[in-house]
Amino acid sequence: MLKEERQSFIIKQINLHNKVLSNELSKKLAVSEDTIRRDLKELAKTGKILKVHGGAIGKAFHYPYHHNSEIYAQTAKQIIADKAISLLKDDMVILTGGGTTMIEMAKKIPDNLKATFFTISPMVALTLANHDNLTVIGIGGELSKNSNVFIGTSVINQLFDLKMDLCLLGANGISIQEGMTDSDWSVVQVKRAMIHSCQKLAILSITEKLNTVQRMKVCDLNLIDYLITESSKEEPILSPYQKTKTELL
Amino acid sequence: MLKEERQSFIIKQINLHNKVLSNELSKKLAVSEDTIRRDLKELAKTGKILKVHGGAIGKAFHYPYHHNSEIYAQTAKQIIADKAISLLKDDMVILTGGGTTMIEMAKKIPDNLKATFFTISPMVALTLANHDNLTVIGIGGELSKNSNVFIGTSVINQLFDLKMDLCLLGANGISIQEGMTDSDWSVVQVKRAMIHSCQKLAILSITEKLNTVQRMKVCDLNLIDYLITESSKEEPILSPYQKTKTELL
DNA sequence: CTTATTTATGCATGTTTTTGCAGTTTATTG
DNA sequence: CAATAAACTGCAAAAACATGCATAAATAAG
Repeated sequence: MLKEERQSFIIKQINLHNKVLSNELSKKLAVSEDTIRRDLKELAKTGKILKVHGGAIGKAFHYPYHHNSEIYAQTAKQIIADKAISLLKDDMVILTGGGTTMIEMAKKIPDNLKATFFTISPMVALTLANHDNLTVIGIGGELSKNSNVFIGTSVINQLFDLKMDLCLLGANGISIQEGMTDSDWSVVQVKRAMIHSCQKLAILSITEKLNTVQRMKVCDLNLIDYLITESSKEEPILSPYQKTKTELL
Repeated sequence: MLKEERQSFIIKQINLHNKVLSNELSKKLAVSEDTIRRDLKELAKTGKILKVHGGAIGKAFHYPYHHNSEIYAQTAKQIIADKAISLLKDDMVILTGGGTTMIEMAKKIPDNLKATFFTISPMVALTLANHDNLTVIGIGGELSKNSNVFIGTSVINQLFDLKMDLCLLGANGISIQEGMTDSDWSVVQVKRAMIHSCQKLAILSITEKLNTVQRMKVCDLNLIDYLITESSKEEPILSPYQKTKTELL
């Protein structure tokens, strides 16, 4: 068996079960645990998986959401939220994904904005529901345990019939070369469908995630209309993006 | 079991019950209490939980507006939740509505139950997502601001294609004469569709709502297979219902 | 075709991590 | 304050890990 076969098998197992154990893989693939460990190390180095003691887990693994716990990079996400809100106008129809940044934005939406929000995130839906002037529509499907958003063909089919004004998405990886990338296959499928069903696309991402690449491609940079980070346009890290047609906020 | 899995389980338990006990976790996860203590210490160090003598609690516990404290008729709903859970078996496909009682039930579902839940409530969906062995599917639509469940033709259409084992619904009014009644027209439409798409129907209702009638009729009493209240079967208030074909729990 | 070089793998070795246990100290409760 | 439960400390065993090295296969060069 080729090394590449083995490693792609490992990735498949992680996609399927969200984890692998070194000793199990060793038996299943009939190689020594050392070899498995080397495989896992390689895959981890290229960011494909997350190595832990005893095996590995999917990169999409976060600790389950806990409401009042400190949100990572709080202030940055507040700034991003404010910038994103500046894109919202009355009577718009907006589609949003999930993530802590999106929830922060949902909280900060001004009370007088009258708009319609579609969302694949139950948490964002509930947050938006606190605003009297918003119409909130949840797009249902299987709930992803990793990212707490609705995924699957059901979601994609529903999106197919819609054409909205603006898509707000959080990103896991953004780079000039690879565009927007993500680590969870099923989430990528949904994000693609979301992008196709909207006129404009805005990406919300902390600067830290700029110039990082995840395993799966969501879309090219030129599909992104607005790139929203907590940094100001003039920051050197953003200068390569100045040259693209993507507008920086 | 990997350390990361164990810790993720702990967080999920805290999401559900706002606390964990070291000795309980030790039994559930089949590791020593020392190991649990070390886990709690680690999670506490990264600020995810708050370690206390005997276990840990969620960080939200200190805040004045704690969920559990503001639920009306808490203990009654706990009893109802337990009774409802006794109806659930492995491999069942269950459809649920929303409401605080349903969320309490979702929290108390045993960790080893393997089942599929459809729900029109984003909050119930998120709560169920903390159980590793459950598949959770949200049925999307417009989010009702009053009741925080998805409503509308979209929901009804999706339900039309499904045939599930058991429907769990909260009730606003129950009476011998009028059956189940409710006050919100759009919710009534959805409830009717939910009832039609399930083999069996269980109604969760605090005794207080028995013999009350709301403006709009959902269904007759004879459509209800199980009526779940916090009272025992022998209570006089339930005696009229003893004569019907509805089973009392 | 032969030789040299790289690559992949397994094994032996020593190190680190994880876990459970015994003994002691600290905290909680009535 | 006494009884009990939980927490901490140090230690030991097991498992996982890292490293260096030998072997074998694949590849490249002559």
